[in-house]
Amino acid sequence: MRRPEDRPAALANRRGDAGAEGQDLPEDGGSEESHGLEDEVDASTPESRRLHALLIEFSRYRSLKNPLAGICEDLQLTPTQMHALSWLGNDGPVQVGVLAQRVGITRKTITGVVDRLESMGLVERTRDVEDRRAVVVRLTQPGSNVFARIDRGLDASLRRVLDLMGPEDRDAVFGILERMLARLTAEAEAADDDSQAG
Amino acid sequence: MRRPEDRPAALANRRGDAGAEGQDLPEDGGSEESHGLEDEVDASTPESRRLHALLIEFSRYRSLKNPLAGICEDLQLTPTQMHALSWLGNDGPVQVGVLAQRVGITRKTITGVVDRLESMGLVERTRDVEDRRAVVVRLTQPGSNVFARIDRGLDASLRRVLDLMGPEDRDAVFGILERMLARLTAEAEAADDDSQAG
DNA sequence: TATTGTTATACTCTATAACTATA
DNA sequence: TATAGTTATAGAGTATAACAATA
Repeated sequence: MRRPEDRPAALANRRGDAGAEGQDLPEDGGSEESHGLEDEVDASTPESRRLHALLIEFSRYRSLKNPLAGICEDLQLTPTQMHALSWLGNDGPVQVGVLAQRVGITRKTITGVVDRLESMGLVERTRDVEDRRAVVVRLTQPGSNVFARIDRGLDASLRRVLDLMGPEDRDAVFGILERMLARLTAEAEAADDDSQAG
Repeated sequence: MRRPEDRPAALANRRGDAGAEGQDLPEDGGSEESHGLEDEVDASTPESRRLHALLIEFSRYRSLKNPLAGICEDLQLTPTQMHALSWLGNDGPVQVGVLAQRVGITRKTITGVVDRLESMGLVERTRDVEDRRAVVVRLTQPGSNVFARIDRGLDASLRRVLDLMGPEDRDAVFGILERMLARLTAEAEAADDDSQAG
């Protein structure tokens, strides 16, 4: 294992959870190992195929994804920029590297993204007082305003989805999502304990 | 209102048609009108906020989206290229412009994407015999093989999601998705009738 | 005249490699 | 020596504008 810091780093910030994040960003090498694609190639199940088919049908409806694209256009931002602003809005100031992990791009890439957001006046950089190698990014006031618009736009998209469900289905969905999240959290904690203990 | 067709268009198409599609792409102008963001800005509901919060929690778990990125890396393809190959595999040969709509990019952009896929030998272009202005793209045999790998990779991702649910929740989800799809289809047909009748 | 696709241009995203500063 | 971030370079994605061929 080449990057002993990534697991702790991802865990250290924000809230305790988010355990298994980021260690698979193609940061420094490590792209030769297979991702296990071959192993599970034939493990398709009737249910996965059914879900797959359903999702393909959904994706034919542009009206469902347009709202997001509409926000981009309205605000004259790229998807990556919106993504970065969203995380800054949700998590508050973070180190540049952490933001990169959240958005799912490398640290080299995030530099340019933050550069442009900074030149638009939406974010600002400051040195981390505790670790002077690190740079902390945060939303400016204009950035916060833009974040609020993004957030409202996302909310509007979600309402579109919820409107496709009856009240009972909506309740059911919340229950299901919460149980899934609980399982994910449990998995992450188990993996965490595992890596600490063994 | 510069684009009288955008509302119906977004709903009207989908599937065999391809004729009515894509008018909502920012193809020829029309980026000044608001996307209705302002109108629904304050319409946030407790449920949409709850869903929003849940989805943010989910998105903190990189392990859920990684499989997709892993496929990209394994196959040395960009997300857009994978997206295009997916649609070609699912829908068969289509006009270049239709593919652009499926992927969600403009016709100017799809040209370069198809160029690169063609130079990789994954797709081929032929003139449309019925409309000689148009160009039809289709998967080559190597392209079909790559599509099969993409498809299996996606299936693996879906299995990961399904594994987070108990059997009952899984059944419930299928029912909910099918009802949502039915409602979407009904909306689309209603809008279609509407645009034809009045 | 309108539509399909391409070309030319410019900017953003993205990764890799090399570098600086700090730990 | 390792880590955080930037710079330089190169390739891909993306939109806009101008253009060609066809309808």
